[in-house]
Amino acid sequence: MIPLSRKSPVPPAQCNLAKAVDLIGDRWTLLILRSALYGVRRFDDFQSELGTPRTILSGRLKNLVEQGLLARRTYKSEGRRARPEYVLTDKGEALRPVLIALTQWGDHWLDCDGQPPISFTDMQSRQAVHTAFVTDDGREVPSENLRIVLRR
Amino acid sequence: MIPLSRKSPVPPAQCNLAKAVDLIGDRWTLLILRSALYGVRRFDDFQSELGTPRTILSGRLKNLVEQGLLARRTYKSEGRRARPEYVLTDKGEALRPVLIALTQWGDHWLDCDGQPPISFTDMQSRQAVHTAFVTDDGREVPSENLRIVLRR
DNA sequence: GAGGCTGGATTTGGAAGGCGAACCCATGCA
DNA sequence: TGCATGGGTTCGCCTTCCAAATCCAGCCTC
Repeated sequence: MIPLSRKSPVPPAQCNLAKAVDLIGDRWTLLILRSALYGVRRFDDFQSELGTPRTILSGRLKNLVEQGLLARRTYKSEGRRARPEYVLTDKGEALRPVLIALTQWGDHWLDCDGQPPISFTDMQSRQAVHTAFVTDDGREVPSENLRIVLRR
Repeated sequence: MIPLSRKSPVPPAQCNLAKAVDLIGDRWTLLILRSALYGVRRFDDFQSELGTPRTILSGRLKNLVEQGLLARRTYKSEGRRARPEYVLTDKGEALRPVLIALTQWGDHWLDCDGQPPISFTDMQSRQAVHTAFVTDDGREVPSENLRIVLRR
């Protein structure tokens, strides 16, 4: 149980979580990022997979490019016109832990079937992998043992 | 670089990330969960910290209660009326890794100041903590070594 | 060259939700 | 009784979402 506080240690306007939420905290953006994380790049592929209205998709892709999470590149297949594709940048790809953590939260709390539709393993050891808190020397820390530190 | 794919390995409708996004993937809900994570519980505290219009706040709190992420309880101070408070449930609190991962993403990519406003340490060793992928035997796995496994 | 297809982008009008202001009602105290 | 507090609701305006329609450019075929 989290102790009562009348307000957060840092006001939302100064919190990087709140800034991130302003950037990606809408449903379509999150779904687009998810598809991008699994390799989807083309406008019509995003569109057919997600069912996003085209105005929305166009606008969100544009915003994600402006904010540096996606890069817009042109590619061209033989005999076809040049088309854009949208590829995650390092900045965008760095959201992978967030999206996977959210996937695993959903696995646990939203879906009571035995095995989740998508899970993640270590490529080398084949062991299942979960998101966790880790110290710099590699030790896992339970969530309840976390302590908040404020900037001086 | 993520290899091109025309569609995700699992369609969004069957993906627990997409289900989670339907539940919490809006700006106000995420900000409310953030404040709740830091201990805010009362309607007027959420309201004054976040500046949420009261209709929105009331509706979102109600939805989060219905979905089991917050519990609505009544408390009463001496000489005051009974008031509701909204406390994270286990289900809600289990979103902590997601929100902290997003905070740390924001620290790195949205804020160029040296030290983030909020950081996290291990209560015992005082060491800084970050979100990571970990195998069941406790070894950290770099993001690039993750492999996707689909349900049979 | 014309026509058709593909594929991103834009326009349009209605629906839905956000938002600020006002209002409501219940509780407790002076 | 009147006032303050505090959660909730209503209302009208504004913004965004959404589906449908339209536009435009590149490429191929006839």
